[in-house]
Amino acid sequence: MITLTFPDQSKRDFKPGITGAEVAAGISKSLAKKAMIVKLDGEATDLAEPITADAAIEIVTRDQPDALEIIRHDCAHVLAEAVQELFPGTQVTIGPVIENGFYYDFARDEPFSLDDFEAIEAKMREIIGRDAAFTKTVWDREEARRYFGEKGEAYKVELIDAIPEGDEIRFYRQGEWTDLCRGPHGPSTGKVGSAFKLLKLAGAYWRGDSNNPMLQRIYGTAFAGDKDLKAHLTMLEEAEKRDHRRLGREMDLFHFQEEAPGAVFWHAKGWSLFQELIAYMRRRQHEADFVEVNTPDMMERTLWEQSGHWEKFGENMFTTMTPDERVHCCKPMNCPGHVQIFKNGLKSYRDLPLRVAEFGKVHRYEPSGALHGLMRVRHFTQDDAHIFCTDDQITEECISVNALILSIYRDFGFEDVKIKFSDRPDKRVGSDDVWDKSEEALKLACEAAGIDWELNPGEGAFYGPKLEYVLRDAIGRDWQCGTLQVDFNLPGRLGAFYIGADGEKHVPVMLHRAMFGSLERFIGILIENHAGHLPLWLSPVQIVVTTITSDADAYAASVKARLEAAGLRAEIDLRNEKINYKIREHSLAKVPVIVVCGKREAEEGTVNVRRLGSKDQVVLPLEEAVAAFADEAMPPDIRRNAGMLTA
RNA sequence: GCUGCCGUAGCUCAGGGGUAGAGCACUCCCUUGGUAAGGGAGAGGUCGUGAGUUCAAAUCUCACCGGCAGCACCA
Repeated sequence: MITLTFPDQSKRDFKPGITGAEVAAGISKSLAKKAMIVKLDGEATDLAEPITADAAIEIVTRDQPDALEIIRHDCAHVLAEAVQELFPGTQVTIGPVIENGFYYDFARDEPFSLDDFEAIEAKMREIIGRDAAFTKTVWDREEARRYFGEKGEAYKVELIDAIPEGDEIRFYRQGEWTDLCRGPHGPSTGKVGSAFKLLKLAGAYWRGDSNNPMLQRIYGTAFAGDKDLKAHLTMLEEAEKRDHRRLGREMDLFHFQEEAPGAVFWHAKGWSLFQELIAYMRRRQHEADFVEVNTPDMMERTLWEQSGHWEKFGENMFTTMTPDERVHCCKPMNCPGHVQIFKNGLKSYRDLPLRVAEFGKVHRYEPSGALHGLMRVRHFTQDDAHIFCTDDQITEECISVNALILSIYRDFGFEDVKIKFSDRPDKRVGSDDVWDKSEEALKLACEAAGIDWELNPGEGAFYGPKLEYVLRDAIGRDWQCGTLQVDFNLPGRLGAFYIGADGEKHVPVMLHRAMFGSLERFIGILIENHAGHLPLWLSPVQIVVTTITSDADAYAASVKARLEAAGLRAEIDLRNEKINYKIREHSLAKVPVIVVCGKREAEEGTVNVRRLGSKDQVVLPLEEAVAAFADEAMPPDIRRNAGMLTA
């Protein structure tokens, strides 16, 4: 007998070899009907799998969150079968579940078209309607190779060859169709249900390698019920509305144009936001004992050769040919410039740590396909800094940079920050000893700072390991913002040294750090995060003063002047338009506060305040309103410091 | 860079081998209206660029440029 422990901690004995399906059926008919998989000691397993040992058991039903992955995976198999039925000769490759859905990669000479989706979905419904059981079999390697080899499935053969010796080679059959798959799967295709949809079509390299052929990827999603699917599709539509490219236009913040791909034309309002961020960062950096510098936008190629950038990134650098025939490069990084400042004049260990910051505009010839609004541009501004320090100072510096970054994100409303640890890449400078040392140093610092990181293997910079601080956009795409890198390589390559207490020359360690990362990208994320409803302190136009009729023009002008005198960014709208029209227009432009001045307000010395996103009107004495706005518009760091003074 | 799709007025889009359309925005006139579109008139485009096919190209073909969705890349 084996003993199974149920989620309520009750235990029951069963004959070895009993299946999850049988256990479920023994509990109730409805449970057996709803069951998708069974979890044994937390591990998802097919319902048809014989249970041979004691375990904690949980029957996962279709409506449980854990079943979603199974529904989607089943749906991917159904998609693959549908495609092969409709388009003979198409090879199947892989079809995993991803966040919010699944995809399946196909190899076919003819491209699929979005118009094919209707037919594919219809065929999928047909296959789901057949309700064929998913049955698992384990095949011998040769048998498996032969099966797919005869079918002309070259990619599957390659996958089989890649399965490590000793691992089971599992197949799942649904009706007449069979796929190589680790599983688990639900009991039958019918359990996929009707709440699925094919979403998009894209190319994707076989095994994620751009040297390999490109496959055609069909993305889809599936949910337990139609309501969930509909909610998800609505969410996608809503996300589209908060796309920063669209809001940037609607809010008159910036634009792009053909002559300068990947370069931002910042309009007055967008630039106001940009400058507000820089002003904020200057204050934070100053508090943290960084000094601000500025280095040349172009420097001779020789410097970049020395640093190693030319070798690794020369293809992606903007260069110019000047009459003197020296090749200059637009800086793609600020680090070599900062090293030059460090090198200028003899440095002592007493000068360390030296924290050098710059709002440096860097230029990188990014691949055309990478460009994406403000998120990925070819010309962007980093809040870059380099900390020159001794080995002993690394940990402490990393701890305070980490704390500073997280504190800054908190000020902007980002509490949930993913941190990735990227270690040595294949293409790198420096010996393995040095890499061992730098990775160890960064890991130690993470531990000391209590950082919860996720490994990003092989994704470090060519000169050192790094932490990446990742924020998420409106539709769930992750973007790297801040970074912290430990570099034992560049200072030496560029000939930086300081005189130690022992009177000898030593090469400093350089920590690279950016907090916003790219001002452009950070603004894109801010816009999307707030759906354009920026907090008052960041809003380019904080207040629009407007009138009902021209009777109050003079009063409105005096209100605007009063607001400006209080340091607020106010505009006035005296146009001969109905108040409805003006409210609508300024609301669409996402102005956070509309102050209406009519005859009544002019007589009483009050203002009528309407906040973005609300229909409520509040009448306040002018001075009271000014004080409230001025308080609300105070940047969070200044508010904090003011609080410390009074506390 | 790769795969697929797209490029018509400032914006959203319709049209489609016989030399261009709508709504909104814009300009002017009327309207002075208490919180998300008052009315009327007008102006605005060599249909992304360049070649080719054709009696005729915005429409068909090719190349290039740019954009979108992914993939790859991201110092």
